[in-house]
Parts: sequence; structure tokens; C-alpha cells
Amino acid sequence: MGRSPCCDQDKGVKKGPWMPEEDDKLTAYINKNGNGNWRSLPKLAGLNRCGKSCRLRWMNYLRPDIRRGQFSDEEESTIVRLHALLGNKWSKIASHLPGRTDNEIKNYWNTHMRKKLLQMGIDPTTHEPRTNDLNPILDVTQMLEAAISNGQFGNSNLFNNNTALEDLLKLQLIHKMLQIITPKAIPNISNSNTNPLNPKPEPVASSFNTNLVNLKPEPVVSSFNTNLVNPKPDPVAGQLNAIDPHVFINQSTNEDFMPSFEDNWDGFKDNQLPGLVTVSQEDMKSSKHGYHSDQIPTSGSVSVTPETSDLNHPGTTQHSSGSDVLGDWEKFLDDETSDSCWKSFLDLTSPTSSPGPW
DNA sequence: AAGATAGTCAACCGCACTCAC
DNA sequence: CGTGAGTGCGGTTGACTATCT
Repeated sequence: MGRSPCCDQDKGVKKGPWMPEEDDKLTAYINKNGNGNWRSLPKLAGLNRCGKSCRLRWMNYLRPDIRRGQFSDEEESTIVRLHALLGNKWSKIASHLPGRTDNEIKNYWNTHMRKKLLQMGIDPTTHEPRTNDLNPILDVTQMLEAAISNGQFGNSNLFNNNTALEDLLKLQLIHKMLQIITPKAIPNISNSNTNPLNPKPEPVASSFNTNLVNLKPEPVVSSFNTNLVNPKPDPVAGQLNAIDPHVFINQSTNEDFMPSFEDNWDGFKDNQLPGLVTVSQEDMKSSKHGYHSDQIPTSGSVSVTPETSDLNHPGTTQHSSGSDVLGDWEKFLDDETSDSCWKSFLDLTSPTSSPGPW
């Protein structure tokens, strides 16, 4: 539109921090006359400021209903949820937080909450686990792919030979994904890095679940089908963007609504997962497929031996053999109450499924 | 103790929207 | 319908403060 600036900058209007006297003048004027026309207000109030500056000062600082000070946990939680829903619509977010200004929320987000989310391994923009945190998955996937096609494994194909190692690798993959989706529910296999191919320490998953995000395991299907596993748009996830179990958005109407997630969650948590599995390097080496020594992961959960593993996590069972674990998983997967998505997920990783990494 | 670096937050800038004319 | 004034909004800046070296 090419409109002229609201303030004639050549007239030397004051900029920068407001003096207490200016605040007094502005407050007194608005208290007396209201905040009608911002452009004419400065002159009428005897201020050498542009109207925009006056408006900003009033809206963000001088308004009597402004609430200042630390954000409460509840407010933080609300901001995270609303940001997941609305993005950087600070004014809309602010409208849900009485007494807070868009500017204050924006600053708080950029200085505190972004950092917090990043530390938790969450992309503050997408509210999804960060790509780097998917490396363990990708790595295991690559292992699986390599196992399928790599000549170094000899003529045998891991997947054509339905071995314990194959299953263990699958389970390892699932475990990593569960950890990312439900970090609290799925403890680490060990304190060591669980990424077999990348010895770098992972972002602190244990801090993932704070009162900020209020994480119960998220609806698995929507999480999986958004951008982690299946690049295809998911009809359910498309309508229910389950950033937070307590706040959903109907994207077609852009209105918040609260489905009964508790029921889903109850169903989910009742599905106790079988104990986690560890595979020692010896297991790998002794595999009948002749795991090439160069290919053996040197650290991480895949190579944790019973002697070195620290599996005394609550809910984690140490097994003397992989087959016992597989039995548990089999039961879990065969259980009528189990979420069928796990079955289909396992199917996805099988060689009979459609081509591609999954 | 002093300089460097990082963190915080008020304020500015410019674009976009609404509405009156 | 086109134009411009008024306003709202989001990104960015820069001054100030705290912490580190």
C-alpha cells in the first residue's frame, strides 16, 4: 500500500526508553481521556513521542491490568500448548493469558522456553522431536537396511533368515521410537548412549517430561504418521494435531477442542510393554550370519552385555536370553488388547513390506 | 578487577489488515 | 472500488545486566 510512516521521523520525536515523567503523562492522559486516537494522542498528552510508541508503551507496560513477574508453570504449559496450536501468534496466545502481553510472551518464549524445549530435544517450531534425536532410529534403520543388502554379511540375508538378531534389531528400533514418543514411559536400556553407531551423548531425554509439556504418551498413530515415519499425510493426524494430549486442534476449523484423551491414555498405559532387550557384541558375533567385526556397534544398547548393562530400571526386565524377551514381545503383540499399530509397524520393517526404508 | 560473553527485555521497524471516505 | 489513515502484529534490535574468564 505504500502508506506513510505513522510518525514523522524528521520532527525529532523521542525514541528509546521511556522516562518516568513520560509514563506519568501518558497514564494521566489515558486515565482521563481514554486511548482513542493514538496518532493525535502524543500531542494532546504533551509527549514528544510517536503515537505508535505511546500505544506500545501503554499496551505493554502501563496498562493497569498488566501482570508482571515470573510465569507460573500453568502459564508456561498454556503457552507451550497454544504455541503448538497457533504458532507465533503471540497476541492470540496472550489473549488466553490474562494480564500478559504478546510482547512479554514472545520474549519469554524466545529467551526461556525455546531453550527449554531444545534441551528437551523438542523442536520449538514444530513441537516434534528434533531431527538429531531421530538419529538413533535412523541409525538402527540403516543397520537393518544394511543387513538386508550388504554383501559383507555374506550371502545370507538377515531378513530371509528369521533370526533372533533380526528380531532384536527390530525391537531395538521400536524401543528407540517408543523412547522418543514416550520418554518417561520407556526408560533407557542403559545409561550409556543407546545409539550404536554414534557415541555422542544424546540430548537429555529424562528432562523431556517436565510440567511444561505434561507428557503422557502421545497418541501413537498421530505421532508416527506426522513426520517421523510415514511421510504420507495421515487423515487422523491431519485433523487432530496431538501436540499435547490435553489440547487438540481441529485444523479444519482452527478451533480448540478437548477430546477425551484420558480414555485413550488409559488404554495405552494398560498395555504394559515387555522387558527391554539387550544384545551383547558376543551375541552379534556369534550370530550365524557372521556379523562382520567392522559392523559391530561399539557402544550403546545394542551392544550392552548382561555384565555391563544397568537394567534395573523400573519396568525393565533383564532377560538372560533374547528368546525369552521375544516371547514376551510376542505375547504383547499377540495380545488382543495391544495396539495393532505395533503389529503393523513390525510388518513395516519386515522384508515383505513395501519397499523403502520402512 | 576488568574485559568478554551471554541473557534478558523494552522498544523499534515495517508489513498487513480493517475501515472510513 | 480505490485509497489512505489507524491500528495490530511479529520479527528484530540494542541497551542493560549478569556471569564467566
